[in-house]
Amino acid sequence: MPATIYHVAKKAGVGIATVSRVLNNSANVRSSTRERVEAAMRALDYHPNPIAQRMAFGKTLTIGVITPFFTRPAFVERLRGIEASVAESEYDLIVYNVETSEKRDAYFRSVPTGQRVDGLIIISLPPTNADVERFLKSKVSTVLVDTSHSALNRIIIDDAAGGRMATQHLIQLGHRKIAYLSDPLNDPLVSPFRFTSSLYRYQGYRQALEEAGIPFRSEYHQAAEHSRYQARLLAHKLLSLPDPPTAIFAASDTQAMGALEAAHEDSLKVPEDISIIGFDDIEIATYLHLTTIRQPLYETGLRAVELLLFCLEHPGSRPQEIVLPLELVVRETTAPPK
Amino acid sequence: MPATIYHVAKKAGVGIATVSRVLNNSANVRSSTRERVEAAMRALDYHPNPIAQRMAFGKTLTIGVITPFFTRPAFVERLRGIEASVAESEYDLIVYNVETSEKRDAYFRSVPTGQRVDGLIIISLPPTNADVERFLKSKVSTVLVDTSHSALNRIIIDDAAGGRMATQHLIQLGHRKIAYLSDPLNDPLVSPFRFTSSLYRYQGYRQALEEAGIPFRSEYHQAAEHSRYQARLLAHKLLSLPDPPTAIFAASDTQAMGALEAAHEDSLKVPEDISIIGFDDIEIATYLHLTTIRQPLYETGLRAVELLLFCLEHPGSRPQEIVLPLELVVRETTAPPK
DNA sequence: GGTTATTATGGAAGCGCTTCCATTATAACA
DNA sequence: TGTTATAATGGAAGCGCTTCCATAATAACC
Repeated sequence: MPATIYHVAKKAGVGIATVSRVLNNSANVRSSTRERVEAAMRALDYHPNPIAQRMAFGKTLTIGVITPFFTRPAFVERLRGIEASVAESEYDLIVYNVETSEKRDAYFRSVPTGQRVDGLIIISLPPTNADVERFLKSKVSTVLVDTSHSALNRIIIDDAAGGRMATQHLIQLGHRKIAYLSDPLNDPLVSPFRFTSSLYRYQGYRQALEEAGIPFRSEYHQAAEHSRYQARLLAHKLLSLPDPPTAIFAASDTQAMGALEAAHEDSLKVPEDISIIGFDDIEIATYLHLTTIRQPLYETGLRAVELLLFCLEHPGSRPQEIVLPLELVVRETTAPPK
Repeated sequence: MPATIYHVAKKAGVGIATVSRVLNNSANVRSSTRERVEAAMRALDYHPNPIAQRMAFGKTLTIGVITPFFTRPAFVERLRGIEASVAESEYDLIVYNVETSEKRDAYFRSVPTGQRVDGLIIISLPPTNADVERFLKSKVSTVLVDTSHSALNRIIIDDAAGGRMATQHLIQLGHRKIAYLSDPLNDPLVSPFRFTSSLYRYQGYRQALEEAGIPFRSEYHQAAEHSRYQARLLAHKLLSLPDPPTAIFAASDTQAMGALEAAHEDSLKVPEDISIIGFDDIEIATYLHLTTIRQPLYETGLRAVELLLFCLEHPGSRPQEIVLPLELVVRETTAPPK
């Protein structure tokens, strides 16, 4: 049986209230008694029972994260940041992994009302208005990451600007035949998760083309389920077009990897024969010398926790939007067309 | 304010004990009153407070996982299995990510005594005897995954057998010049995490060579920090040996990927010029057509939770060892030597 | 040194549940 | 129908803490 506050109080010859005071180092404890209590704690190897503390505080001291596919590099990287930041705090972290939209809906319903978390971070999963209403009605603070809603806190990037940035880079290199390779653009049938980033990146792509006076060619936009394998197939399709593009903007580094492979298989040299740019700057991008748009994934996690902890301490504060910067990282997969 | 058991009791016109009975569906509740209580719960949108339940039960209803680098595919895949299995249960899951040996030691000390988990899963991090003693003294049940100690439950694979299996496959194809590419073999200075699998796989490799009467050549064993990049460098080194190997057994699929790249860079065809076999069968191995030794990573996670839940229900049961099967998966990166 | 302001301390209630124990309602039996 | 066995129910204690409130000890002041 672990020692309780009563054992400590008895050993130190004080009341339990005093022990509690040194635990929460509140004022008005004579330093001599504080030391006596601390000695007793050490002697008994006392650790306060977190459950009892939560019970008395009326808080769970726990933060939940709802994230899709924690196998994908970008999600895992954000999670790393979140975990690191939560570990520094007094909070525990519970991870809810979502692999189906049913699971998402179940968590969206049960987690806020379940009284098991004080705060919630949601990654990349846009809540509906009904969801948001429920979040607000429950007392849990919420921070969205990589998705947005005006009534909730959110850490985002400007995906449209990123798409524009990537496309402009290719245009500046002299490309005019630029393809966009992505996952399906927000078709709720094919994409039950309603991910939005590929759509906004697409809009940035379109905008950059328009600004440069380059007409959009629909055959240059190919989309399929998000995976390296599907991306490879799409890239093959693009490269075997009668008038193939000279550059491919992939909506994620994972998809850019598929494109790189397709190019190799078609005996095209990158970047001499075909330029390829990705998005995210996941770990492996450095290694592949992939030109990409860097978003600060790890830092996003840190910032999300920081904002959430702030909200926990200042309930009722207005929802904030934090937009993190993007950066073009030029490596070795983009060059002027021949 | 969320409704409490008192509100439900009052609304249903019963005592709180009765409400508690229907919550924990214990016997001896007349079905008519049960229905009345359930109706009241629904009307009040009542959800029992998990903290209070834990307090009363004297259990945390929480499982912890201590895992290194949850970015690496093999760890993430095991975690997925763990998360899926815990989500089915009444338990919450807390993830402790370890990126330094100090962090590991801190968690090994604090988690079992912190009264915040009932059970603990530890992935790939061998505890010292002192650690184990502390685990046993605390009341938390422990399950090791991918690491072993005779006093603790463990889900493992036979790494030596796996190493032998991989090497025998190459021998059977006719190879005699077989290299082993790994991370450092358990040198505590270079490898503060004391990972053991590469060492045992090495022993299996040595044994297979010996059984086939092939002398071991020390220049055929190259080791460096676990990464695709380092593995690529090591492979280059092997391939530029005066008498280079005709086959490389990489201690993990990640390292095998590095070897594949080195081969391509040296204009060697795989498997015609050089055979490469990996270990783990992570997701991407299928995609790369990599021959490998498959270990059931996801299932390992499921089994770990299953065993842990069993221990939680049967405290004092003797530590079990579960050895999961390995399987040679022949794809397209191994072939007879020229 | 006596009085009042201030600081230190202990007792007890309360957080929302489970469960033991005593009590009351129902069923079984003669 | 009267009696005992059994099922159903409510009250209250207790889980380990925090914190309010009252009291005791010390400091400050004239």
